[in-house]
Amino acid sequence: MKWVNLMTNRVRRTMPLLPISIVMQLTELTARQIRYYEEHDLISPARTEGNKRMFSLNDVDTLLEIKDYLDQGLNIAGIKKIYDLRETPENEKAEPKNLSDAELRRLLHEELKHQARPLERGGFRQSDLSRFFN
Amino acid sequence: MKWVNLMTNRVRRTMPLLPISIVMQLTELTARQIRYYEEHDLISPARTEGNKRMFSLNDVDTLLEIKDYLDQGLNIAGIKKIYDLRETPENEKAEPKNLSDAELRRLLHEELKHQARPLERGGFRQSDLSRFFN
DNA sequence: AAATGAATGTTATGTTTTCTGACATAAAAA
DNA sequence: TTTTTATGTCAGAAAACATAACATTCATTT
Repeated sequence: MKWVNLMTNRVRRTMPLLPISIVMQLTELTARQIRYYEEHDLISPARTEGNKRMFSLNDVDTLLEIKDYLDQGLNIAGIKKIYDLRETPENEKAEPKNLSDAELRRLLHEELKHQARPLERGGFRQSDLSRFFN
Repeated sequence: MKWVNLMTNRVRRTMPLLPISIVMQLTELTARQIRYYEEHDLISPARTEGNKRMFSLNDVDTLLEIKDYLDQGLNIAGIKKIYDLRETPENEKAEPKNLSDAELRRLLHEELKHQARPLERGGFRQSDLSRFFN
Protein backbone atom coordinates (compact mmCIF):
# COMPACT_ATOMS: atom_id res chain seq x y z
CA MET A 1 0.00 0.00 0.00
CA LYS A 2 2.95 2.27 0.53
CA TRP A 3 3.67 1.87 -3.18
CA VAL A 4 0.47 3.62 -4.06
CA ASN A 5 1.61 6.88 -2.60
CA LEU A 6 5.06 6.50 -3.97
CA MET A 7 3.76 5.92 -7.44
CA THR A 8 1.29 8.74 -7.54
CA ASN A 9 3.17 11.41 -5.64
CA ARG A 10 6.79 10.83 -6.31
CA VAL A 11 7.05 9.14 -9.64
CA ARG A 12 9.40 11.14 -11.76
CA ARG A 13 7.63 13.34 -14.22
CA THR A 14 10.38 12.62 -16.68
CA MET A 15 9.80 8.87 -16.73
CA PRO A 16 8.71 7.70 -20.17
CA LEU A 17 5.50 5.88 -19.39
CA LEU A 18 2.84 6.78 -21.94
CA PRO A 19 2.32 5.61 -25.52
CA ILE A 20 1.27 8.14 -28.12
CA SER A 21 -2.34 6.94 -28.10
CA ILE A 22 -2.75 7.93 -24.47
CA VAL A 23 -1.02 11.25 -25.01
CA MET A 24 -3.43 11.93 -27.85
CA GLN A 25 -6.33 11.44 -25.45
CA LEU A 26 -4.78 13.52 -22.69
CA THR A 27 -3.91 16.43 -24.96
CA GLU A 28 -6.55 16.13 -27.66
CA LEU A 29 -3.82 16.42 -30.26
CA THR A 30 -3.48 14.20 -33.30
CA ALA A 31 -0.49 11.92 -33.76
CA ARG A 32 0.44 14.06 -36.73
CA GLN A 33 0.59 17.18 -34.56
CA ILE A 34 2.59 15.53 -31.82
CA ARG A 35 5.14 14.20 -34.30
CA TYR A 36 5.30 17.56 -36.03
CA TYR A 37 6.13 19.31 -32.76
CA GLU A 38 8.81 16.75 -32.09
CA GLU A 39 10.18 17.28 -35.59
CA HIS A 40 10.55 20.94 -34.69
CA ASP A 41 12.27 20.14 -31.38
CA LEU A 42 9.53 21.31 -29.08
CA ILE A 43 9.50 17.90 -27.38
CA SER A 44 11.88 14.95 -27.32
CA PRO A 45 9.98 11.88 -26.19
CA ALA A 46 11.97 8.77 -25.33
CA ARG A 47 11.99 5.76 -27.64
CA THR A 48 11.61 2.09 -26.94
CA GLU A 49 14.11 -0.38 -28.31
CA GLY A 50 11.70 -0.81 -31.18
CA ASN A 51 11.62 2.94 -31.86
CA LYS A 52 8.18 3.64 -30.45
CA ARG A 53 7.75 7.00 -28.74
CA MET A 54 7.18 6.91 -24.99
CA PHE A 55 6.10 10.13 -23.30
CA SER A 56 6.60 11.43 -19.79
CA LEU A 57 4.12 13.54 -17.87
CA ASN A 58 6.44 16.45 -18.54
CA ASP A 59 6.03 15.81 -22.24
CA VAL A 60 2.26 15.93 -21.81
CA ASP A 61 2.56 19.22 -19.97
CA THR A 62 4.71 20.66 -22.70
CA LEU A 63 2.24 19.57 -25.34
CA LEU A 64 -0.59 21.24 -23.45
CA GLU A 65 1.51 24.39 -23.28
CA ILE A 66 2.23 24.24 -26.98
CA LYS A 67 -1.46 23.89 -27.65
CA ASP A 68 -2.15 26.90 -25.51
CA TYR A 69 0.51 29.00 -27.20
CA LEU A 70 -0.82 28.06 -30.60
CA ASP A 71 -4.31 28.99 -29.49
CA GLN A 72 -2.89 32.34 -28.44
CA GLY A 73 -1.62 32.90 -31.95
CA LEU A 74 2.06 32.05 -31.56
CA ASN A 75 3.72 29.95 -34.22
CA ILE A 76 6.11 27.06 -33.82
CA ALA A 77 9.17 29.27 -34.23
CA GLY A 78 7.97 31.57 -31.45
CA ILE A 79 7.28 28.69 -29.10
CA LYS A 80 10.65 27.21 -29.83
CA LYS A 81 12.33 30.51 -29.09
CA ILE A 82 10.59 30.63 -25.75
CA TYR A 83 11.74 27.13 -24.89
CA ASP A 84 15.27 27.84 -26.04
CA LEU A 85 15.39 30.84 -23.74
CA ARG A 86 13.98 28.84 -20.87
CA GLU A 87 16.51 26.07 -21.26
CA THR A 88 19.41 28.49 -21.26
CA PRO A 89 21.61 27.60 -18.25
CA GLU A 90 21.56 30.02 -15.34
CA ASN A 91 25.16 31.17 -15.67
CA GLU A 92 24.68 32.13 -19.29
CA LYS A 93 21.47 33.91 -18.50
CA ALA A 94 22.98 37.00 -16.88
CA GLU A 95 24.57 38.55 -19.91
CA PRO A 96 22.53 37.51 -22.94
CA LYS A 97 19.30 37.58 -21.00
CA ASN A 98 18.37 41.20 -21.59
CA LEU A 99 19.32 40.95 -25.19
CA SER A 100 17.26 37.85 -25.67
CA ASP A 101 14.37 39.18 -23.68
CA ALA A 102 14.20 42.19 -25.89
CA GLU A 103 14.31 39.90 -28.85
CA LEU A 104 11.53 37.83 -27.39
CA ARG A 105 9.37 40.86 -26.75
CA ARG A 106 9.87 42.01 -30.27
CA LEU A 107 9.05 38.55 -31.54
CA LEU A 108 5.87 38.25 -29.55
CA HIS A 109 4.82 41.73 -30.51
CA GLU A 110 5.42 40.88 -34.12
CA GLU A 111 3.39 37.73 -33.77
CA LEU A 112 0.42 39.39 -32.19
CA LYS A 113 0.46 42.54 -34.27
CA HIS A 114 -1.90 41.43 -36.96
CA GLN A 115 -3.55 38.54 -35.16
CA ALA A 116 -6.72 39.13 -33.21
CA ARG A 117 -6.74 36.48 -30.52
CA PRO A 118 -9.55 34.10 -31.47
CA LEU A 119 -11.60 33.97 -28.32
CA GLU A 120 -13.94 31.40 -29.77
CA ARG A 121 -11.11 28.95 -30.23
CA GLY A 122 -12.55 25.49 -29.89
CA GLY A 123 -9.41 24.57 -28.09
CA PHE A 124 -8.39 23.26 -24.80
CA ARG A 125 -9.47 24.74 -21.50
CA GLN A 126 -8.64 23.73 -17.96
CA SER A 127 -12.07 22.39 -17.32
CA ASP A 128 -11.67 20.08 -20.28
CA LEU A 129 -9.34 18.03 -18.15
CA SER A 130 -12.02 17.47 -15.59
CA ARG A 131 -13.09 14.23 -17.15
CA PHE A 132 -9.70 12.82 -16.23
CA PHE A 133 -10.15 13.52 -12.55
CA ASN A 134 -12.66 13.28 -9.76
CA MET B 1 2.22 25.16 -16.06
CA LYS B 2 -0.73 24.60 -13.85
CA TRP B 3 -1.29 21.40 -15.78
CA VAL B 4 1.90 19.96 -14.45
CA ASN B 5 0.64 19.88 -10.92
CA LEU B 6 -2.74 18.69 -11.94
CA MET B 7 -1.28 15.82 -13.88
CA THR B 8 1.13 14.64 -11.28
CA ASN B 9 -0.89 15.19 -8.14
CA ARG B 10 -4.48 14.70 -9.05
CA VAL B 11 -4.57 12.39 -12.03
CA ARG B 12 -6.86 9.55 -11.21
CA ARG B 13 -5.00 6.47 -10.18
CA THR B 14 -7.61 4.43 -11.96
CA MET B 15 -6.95 5.99 -15.36
CA PRO B 16 -5.72 3.39 -17.81
CA LEU B 17 -2.49 4.94 -19.03
CA LEU B 18 0.22 2.31 -19.21
CA PRO B 19 0.89 -0.42 -21.74
CA ILE B 20 1.99 -3.82 -20.50
CA SER B 21 5.61 -3.23 -21.48
CA ILE B 22 5.87 -0.33 -19.06
CA VAL B 23 4.11 -2.25 -16.31
CA MET B 24 6.60 -5.05 -16.81
CA GLN B 25 9.42 -2.60 -16.16
CA LEU B 26 7.75 -0.99 -13.17
CA THR B 27 6.91 -4.29 -11.51
CA GLU B 28 9.65 -6.55 -12.82
CA LEU B 29 7.00 -9.09 -13.71
CA THR B 30 6.79 -10.93 -17.01
CA ALA B 31 3.84 -10.47 -19.34
CA ARG B 32 2.98 -14.08 -18.67
CA GLN B 33 2.73 -13.44 -14.95
CA ILE B 34 0.65 -10.30 -15.36
CA ARG B 35 -1.79 -12.06 -17.66
CA TYR B 36 -1.94 -15.03 -15.34
CA TYR B 37 -2.90 -12.81 -12.42
CA GLU B 38 -5.58 -11.21 -14.52
CA GLU B 39 -6.83 -14.63 -15.55
CA HIS B 40 -7.29 -15.36 -11.86
CA ASP B 41 -9.11 -12.07 -11.26
CA LEU B 42 -6.46 -10.39 -9.16
CA ILE B 43 -6.44 -7.42 -11.55
CA SER B 44 -8.77 -6.18 -14.25
CA PRO B 45 -6.85 -3.85 -16.53
CA ALA B 46 -8.83 -1.83 -19.05
CA ARG B 47 -8.73 -2.68 -22.74
CA THR B 48 -8.32 -0.51 -25.77
CA GLU B 49 -10.74 -0.81 -28.65
CA GLY B 50 -8.21 -3.15 -30.17
CA ASN B 51 -8.18 -5.34 -27.05
CA LYS B 52 -4.79 -4.26 -25.75
CA ARG B 53 -4.47 -4.10 -21.99
CA MET B 54 -4.02 -0.63 -20.48
CA PHE B 55 -3.04 -0.40 -16.84
CA SER B 56 -3.69 2.23 -14.20
CA LEU B 57 -1.31 3.15 -11.41
CA ASN B 58 -3.66 1.27 -9.12
CA ASP B 59 -3.09 -1.80 -11.22
CA VAL B 60 0.64 -1.36 -10.82
CA ASP B 61 0.22 -1.06 -7.08
CA THR B 62 -1.86 -4.20 -6.96
CA LEU B 63 0.72 -6.07 -8.98
CA LEU B 64 3.45 -4.99 -6.60
CA GLU B 65 1.30 -6.19 -3.72
CA ILE B 66 0.71 -9.50 -5.43
CA LYS B 67 4.43 -9.88 -5.91
CA ASP B 68 4.99 -9.16 -2.26
CA TYR B 69 2.35 -11.64 -1.15
CA LEU B 70 3.83 -14.30 -3.38
CA ASP B 71 7.25 -13.60 -1.97
CA GLN B 72 5.75 -14.08 1.47
CA GLY B 73 4.60 -17.55 0.49
CA LEU B 74 0.91 -16.95 -0.23
CA ASN B 75 -0.61 -18.52 -3.31
CA ILE B 76 -2.96 -17.02 -5.84
CA ALA B 77 -6.03 -18.40 -4.07
CA GLY B 78 -4.98 -16.82 -0.82
CA ILE B 79 -4.32 -13.46 -2.39
CA LYS B 80 -7.64 -13.58 -4.17
CA LYS B 81 -9.39 -14.35 -0.91
CA ILE B 82 -7.78 -11.32 0.66
CA TYR B 83 -8.92 -9.11 -2.19
CA ASP B 84 -12.42 -10.54 -2.14
CA LEU B 85 -12.70 -9.75 1.54
CA ARG B 86 -11.37 -6.25 0.98
CA GLU B 87 -13.87 -5.54 -1.74
CA THR B 88 -16.79 -6.66 0.34
CA PRO B 89 -19.15 -3.68 0.77
CA GLU B 90 -19.26 -2.14 4.22
CA ASN B 91 -22.85 -3.09 4.99
CA GLU B 92 -22.24 -6.74 4.31
CA LYS B 93 -19.11 -6.69 6.37
CA ALA B 94 -20.73 -6.67 9.80
CA GLU B 95 -22.10 -10.17 9.83
CA PRO B 96 -19.90 -12.31 7.64
CA LYS B 97 -16.80 -10.42 8.63
CA ASN B 98 -15.91 -12.42 11.68
CA LEU B 99 -16.64 -15.62 9.94
CA SER B 100 -14.55 -14.66 6.97
CA ASP B 101 -11.77 -13.30 9.07
CA ALA B 102 -11.58 -16.57 10.89
CA GLU B 103 -11.53 -18.29 7.57
CA LEU B 104 -8.78 -16.01 6.44
CA ARG B 105 -6.71 -16.66 9.51
CA ARG B 106 -7.14 -20.37 9.03
CA LEU B 107 -6.18 -20.01 5.40
CA LEU B 108 -3.07 -18.02 6.10
CA HIS B 109 -2.09 -20.34 8.89
CA GLU B 110 -2.55 -23.25 6.54
CA GLU B 111 -0.45 -21.53 3.91
CA LEU B 112 2.40 -20.78 6.20
CA LYS B 113 2.32 -24.00 8.16
CA HIS B 114 4.83 -25.92 6.14
CA GLN B 115 6.55 -23.00 4.47
CA ALA B 116 9.58 -21.46 6.00
CA ARG B 117 9.48 -17.87 4.83
CA PRO B 118 12.40 -17.50 2.44
CA LEU B 119 14.21 -14.52 3.82
CA GLU B 120 16.70 -14.53 0.99
CA ARG B 121 13.94 -14.09 -1.55
CA GLY B 122 15.45 -12.37 -4.53
CA GLY B 123 12.26 -10.45 -4.84
CA PHE B 124 11.12 -6.93 -4.79
CA ARG B 125 12.04 -4.50 -2.07
CA GLN B 126 11.06 -0.88 -1.57
CA SER B 127 14.51 0.31 -2.39
CA ASP B 128 14.25 -1.45 -5.73
CA LEU B 129 11.91 1.32 -6.84
CA SER B 130 14.55 3.92 -6.15
CA ARG B 131 15.77 3.90 -9.70
CA PHE B 132 12.39 5.25 -10.74
CA PHE B 133 12.67 8.32 -8.54
CA ASN B 134 15.06 11.00 -7.49
C1' DA C 1 -3.92 37.42 -58.24
C1' DA C 2 -0.38 34.13 -57.79
C1' DA C 3 3.15 32.09 -55.25
C1' DT C 4 4.96 30.72 -50.90
C1' DG C 5 5.13 28.73 -46.40
C1' DA C 6 3.21 26.85 -42.07
C1' DA C 7 0.39 23.55 -39.87
C1' DT C 8 -2.21 19.65 -40.39
C1' DG C 9 -4.82 15.85 -42.90
C1' DT C 10 -4.53 11.56 -45.38
C1' DT C 11 -2.76 7.40 -47.26
C1' DA C 12 0.57 3.69 -48.04
C1' DT C 13 3.75 0.42 -46.38
C1' DG C 14 6.70 -1.70 -43.01
C1' DT C 15 7.99 -2.88 -38.08
C1' DT C 16 7.01 -3.45 -33.22
C1' DT C 17 4.06 -4.71 -29.70
C1' DT C 18 0.48 -7.23 -27.83
C1' DC C 19 -2.97 -10.73 -28.07
C1' DT C 20 -4.69 -15.66 -27.41
C1' DG C 21 -3.86 -20.38 -27.18
C1' DA C 22 -1.19 -24.42 -26.84
C1' DC C 23 2.35 -27.08 -24.99
C1' DA C 24 6.47 -27.56 -21.67
C1' DT C 25 8.45 -27.58 -17.04
C1' DA C 26 9.86 -27.13 -12.22
C1' DA C 27 8.41 -27.15 -7.67
C1' DA C 28 4.93 -27.93 -4.30
C1' DA C 29 0.83 -30.45 -2.80
C1' DA C 30 -1.92 -34.33 -2.49
C1' DT D 1 3.77 -40.93 -7.61
C1' DT D 2 0.46 -38.16 -9.59
C1' DT D 3 -1.66 -33.59 -9.76
C1' DT D 4 -1.70 -28.86 -9.37
C1' DT D 5 0.39 -24.33 -9.48
C1' DA D 6 2.98 -20.83 -11.39
C1' DT D 7 5.63 -19.69 -15.07
C1' DG D 8 8.32 -20.28 -19.57
C1' DT D 9 8.16 -20.53 -24.50
C1' DC D 10 6.49 -20.52 -29.11
C1' DA D 11 3.29 -19.65 -33.08
C1' DG D 12 0.11 -17.00 -35.65
C1' DA D 13 -2.92 -12.98 -35.91
C1' DA D 14 -4.15 -8.31 -35.06
C1' DA D 15 -3.38 -3.72 -33.19
C1' DA D 16 -0.47 0.16 -32.62
C1' DC D 17 3.02 2.85 -34.22
C1' DA D 18 6.79 4.23 -37.41
C1' DT D 19 8.31 7.00 -41.58
C1' DA D 20 7.52 9.09 -45.91
C1' DA D 21 5.03 11.21 -49.44
C1' DC D 22 1.46 13.90 -51.19
C1' DA D 23 -2.82 16.85 -50.36
C1' DT D 24 -5.15 20.74 -48.27
C1' DT D 25 -6.12 25.04 -45.87
C1' DC D 26 -5.15 29.44 -44.65
C1' DA D 27 -2.31 33.39 -43.94
C1' DT D 28 1.58 36.04 -45.78
C1' DT D 29 4.32 37.79 -49.37
C1' DT D 30 5.35 39.26 -53.88
